[in-house]
Amino acid sequence: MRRNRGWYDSDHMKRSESTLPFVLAELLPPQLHALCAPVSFGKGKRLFEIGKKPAFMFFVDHGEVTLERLGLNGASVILQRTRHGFVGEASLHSARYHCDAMAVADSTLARIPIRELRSAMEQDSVFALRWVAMLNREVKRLRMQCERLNMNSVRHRLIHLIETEGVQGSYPLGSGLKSAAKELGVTHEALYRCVSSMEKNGELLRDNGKLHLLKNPTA
Amino acid sequence: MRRNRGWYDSDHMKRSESTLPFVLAELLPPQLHALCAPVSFGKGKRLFEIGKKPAFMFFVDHGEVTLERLGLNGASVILQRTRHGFVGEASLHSARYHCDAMAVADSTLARIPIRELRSAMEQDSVFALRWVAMLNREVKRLRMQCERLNMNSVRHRLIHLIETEGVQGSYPLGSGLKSAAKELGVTHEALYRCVSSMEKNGELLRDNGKLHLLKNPTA
DNA sequence: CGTACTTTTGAATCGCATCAAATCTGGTGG
DNA sequence: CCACCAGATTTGATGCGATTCAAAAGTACG
Repeated sequence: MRRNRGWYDSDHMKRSESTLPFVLAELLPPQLHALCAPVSFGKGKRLFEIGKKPAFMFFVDHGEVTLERLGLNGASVILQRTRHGFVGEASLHSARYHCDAMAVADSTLARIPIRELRSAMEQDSVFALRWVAMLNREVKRLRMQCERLNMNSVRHRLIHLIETEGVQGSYPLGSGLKSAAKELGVTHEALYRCVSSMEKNGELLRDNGKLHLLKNPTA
Repeated sequence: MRRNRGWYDSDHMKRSESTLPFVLAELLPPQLHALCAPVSFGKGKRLFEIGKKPAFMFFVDHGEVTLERLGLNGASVILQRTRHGFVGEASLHSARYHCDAMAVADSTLARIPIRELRSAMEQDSVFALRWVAMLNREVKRLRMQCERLNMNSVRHRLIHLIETEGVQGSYPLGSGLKSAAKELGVTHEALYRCVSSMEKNGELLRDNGKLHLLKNPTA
């Protein structure tokens, strides 16, 4: 089953040229769709370079991209790490890229032209508001993640994750506990142990790729 | 030289009525300034309530506000915690508040009417773009904070903080190390110990309320 | 001078990271 | 179909670093 291919797409319409990620197809006005090229970067390749004039921003579909900058003593400082979502949004408003973007795993992305995106936003206020809505969701998600990362036990982080990102106390594990561990900022070993101990306690149930948080009668 | 007071504001215009926080005055179009009331909430007071129709969003100037929601077993889940910045931005696009907002310390805020903000954004695309720019900065800042919170030693977090939020390796401590410890998500004891050990190592210098990261020749 | 708060140091404890290794899994090719 | 491999999963042992609790010293303010 191939999930949502976007508004303008459906099985009876062929769209040979580009397979825009769903979120993006839903967000961007149609005249921009054709201008967004699907691109791939091998591990270690650079998407853009600090100091250069911004021409594109990117949307990571699969893979992993980091934004980094050189620190004071030459070591690179990682500003962010994205496995799915926008990269280089800040370049929308600046004359230069302020950091390097690099694929740290083989990645497939959509490449979005900044100039056209910007002018679309200036002329189409409905689109601009939709963009603001998307940013608000992102901000909300990130704030919840910060709140979660401030917790200093795996158990509390996991519960918070399921409560906030899950639906009705049920959270789907994308590709195993290992990736969930990364999202929680803990080692996979710690997460395995935490899950199994919570299962023993009857707090949690693991069921075909989903984590179910059980109501605790002693709450 | 006091930098940009905002496009619509200048020294010859007096603004007796309200002292909008700088960021806000710079961001909002002038016709909205008068509509933003400065408000105070004592510790424990609610700014808004889940389920109600959104009328206002807020900008925290001083104090601390949390957004929370009831979890599955009745305990409240904290979604975010803001000591300075916007609260309830999400309500810009939703028919109901999705969480409760509460002042957890005596707080002073600006109260911004959502309807007027929204229509300003629809009609003034320059303002909308400025709002997008503000959100982009927020997203960037939050992503850096997540990156930082993923580090599992106080030392690395502190270095990252100074490198990313500081200027030229120098980071101003707002009100003591204690508040910095909160931002880093560690106890103040741990931060004190970390700072003093880094000072002994010659990595760090503490100077009238600022932390200076020293270039390490052995990098 | 006393009160409240921050800063600082100390000691004990606990949870997670780390390193290691065994088991299980799906997929590939002989 | 089976042998084999790469990756995910799971369990174990150890050590370190942060939390926690405690207390002393410094500092601002009325």
